[in-house]
Amino acid sequence: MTKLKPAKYTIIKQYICEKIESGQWFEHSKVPSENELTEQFSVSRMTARRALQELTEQGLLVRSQGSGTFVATFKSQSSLLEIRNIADEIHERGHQYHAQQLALQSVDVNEEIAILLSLKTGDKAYFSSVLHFENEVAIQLEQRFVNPKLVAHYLTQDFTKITPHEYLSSEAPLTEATHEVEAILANADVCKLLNITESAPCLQVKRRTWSSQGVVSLAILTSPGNKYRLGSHLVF
Amino acid sequence: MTKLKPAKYTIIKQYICEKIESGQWFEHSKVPSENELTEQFSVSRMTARRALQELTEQGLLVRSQGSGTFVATFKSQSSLLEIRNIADEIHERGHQYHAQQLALQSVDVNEEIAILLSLKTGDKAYFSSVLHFENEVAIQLEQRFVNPKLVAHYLTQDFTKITPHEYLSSEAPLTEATHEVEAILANADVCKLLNITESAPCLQVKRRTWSSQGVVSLAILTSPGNKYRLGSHLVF
DNA sequence: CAATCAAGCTTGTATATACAACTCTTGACC
DNA sequence: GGTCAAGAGTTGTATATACAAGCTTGATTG
Repeated sequence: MTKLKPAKYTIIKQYICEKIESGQWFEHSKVPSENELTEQFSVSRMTARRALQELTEQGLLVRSQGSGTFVATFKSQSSLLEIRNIADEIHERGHQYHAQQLALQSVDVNEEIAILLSLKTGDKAYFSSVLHFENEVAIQLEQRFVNPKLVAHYLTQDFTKITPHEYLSSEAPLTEATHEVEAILANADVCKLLNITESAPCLQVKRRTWSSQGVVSLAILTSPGNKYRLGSHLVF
Repeated sequence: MTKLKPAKYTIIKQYICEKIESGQWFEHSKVPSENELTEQFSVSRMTARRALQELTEQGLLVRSQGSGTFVATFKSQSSLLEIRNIADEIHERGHQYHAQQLALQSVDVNEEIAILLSLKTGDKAYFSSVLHFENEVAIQLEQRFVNPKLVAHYLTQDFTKITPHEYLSSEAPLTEATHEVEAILANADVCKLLNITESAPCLQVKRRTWSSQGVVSLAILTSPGNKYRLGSHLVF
C-alpha cells in the first residue's frame, strides 16, 4: 500500500479535478470559495486555500482577488504547449489563415498507425486530412488519426471552421503529448499539395496526445522547411 | 511604481535566489532550515516555509522530510528542457558517445549573429564548433556563439570532455531559452562533416539561451534527418 | 437618474500553534 | 564492537486567527 491516509487538501483537489474533467464545471465557472469549501469539507480555510492554490499553479483554475476562483480556459493551457495551434500562430503574425479539408472518413489502420494509437491492425480509426494556408500559401499538411472510442463525433465536424487540435482540446482538455520532429523528404502527393519540389526538405512533427483513457490521436504535421519553422519559448 | 511593499516571502525567495545565482551556495548545499530563516528574517515559520516551498516548485530547491532543504542539481532542471543534452540522450540509448572539437576561438560576428546575440556587428564573440558522434557515426554538428562578457572562460574549456551545453549550464544555471526548428539542406562543408549527401534533409535547431544579464549564447545544431529525430514529452 | 460611498464578499499575506512523519546522530546496552 | 533506542532536528499537515487588498452590489445622496 502506498498511503494510508491521503492529505485532506488532496481530497479537495481530486474533488475539483473530477468536476472539471467530467464537464460538470465549465470554463469560467465559478468554483466554490475558500469559505464554502471550508464548510463543505469541514477543514480550515488554509487547507481549502491550499487545494485551490495548487490547482491554480497547475493551470486548472484562475483566481482573482476580490471576485473569486474560476475554471481556467483550456486555451490558456495550450500556451504551455510547445507546438501550438497553427491558426493562432498565423493570426498572431497578423496574417490570414484558412484551411482546406481534404478528407474526413473512417479508415482501416495499418500496423504502424495501430501501434501508435494502441489499436489492433485492421481496426477502424477516424482520419482527417487538412491543409493549412497562411496568406493563401499552403504551409502545413495535417494528417490525423483519431481513436474512435474516445472521440465519437469526430467525423461530424467541419475542420475549416475549427482546427482538429482545437476540437480535440475541447473534447479531452486534460492531456499529455509526445512529439517527434524529423527532417524528411515528402512523397510526391504531399509535395504537390504543399507546392514544393520533391527535393525540398520538410519538417515533420508526429504528435501523439493522450488522455487518462489512452491515446486520443496521432497527428502527422508536414511543413516545407523553407516556409515554416517551429518556434518555442521555454523558461526553466 | 509597481509594488509599494513586496511580500515578506518574496524577499526571502530573492535572498535565496541570489545566493544560488551568485554561486555562493553550490549544488546539494544545505539551505537554512525553516526555523533558521524564521529567526534570520524575523518571520513566522509558515512564511519562511512558503518561500522554500515555492522555490522547490520552481525546481531550484529540493526538500526532504527529516533531513532538510538543498540546492537542486541543475542537471535535473535540464530534464524540463525540451531539447536535451545530446550526450545524455545517447548514453540513455545505451550507445557510445564522443565528441570532436573542430574549432574554439574568438571571432568577429556578422550582422545576423550580432542581432541574435545582442551585440554590435564586428564585436568579438567566442565561437566553438563541436561534432557529436553516436557509435562513431556523426550525428550532430554544434556551432555555438557565446557572449564573451557573460562567459569569460569559455575558450579555455575542452569540449570533448564536457559539452558546451553542460558547461554553460554550470556557469549560468538559471536561464530561459528560445528555440527555432527548421528543415534545411546543409551546405557542402557541413554535409561532408556529417557524411551525408547535399540533398539530404537536415534538422536545424537554433537555440538562444538567456540569463538575467542578457543573451548568453546562440547554438546552431544541425543533424541529418535520417539519423536523428527530436523527441519530447510534454505534460500539460 | 446618476454618481458616490459603504458593506460584504472574495482572495492575499502573515502569525502562532500543534502534532505527525521522517532522518540522523548519539549514547546506552548487550 | 555491534545493536538498538531515544532524542533532536527537519519537513509535512492542519487549524485558528487577524488584517490587508480588491471586486461587487446595493443603498444613499446629490
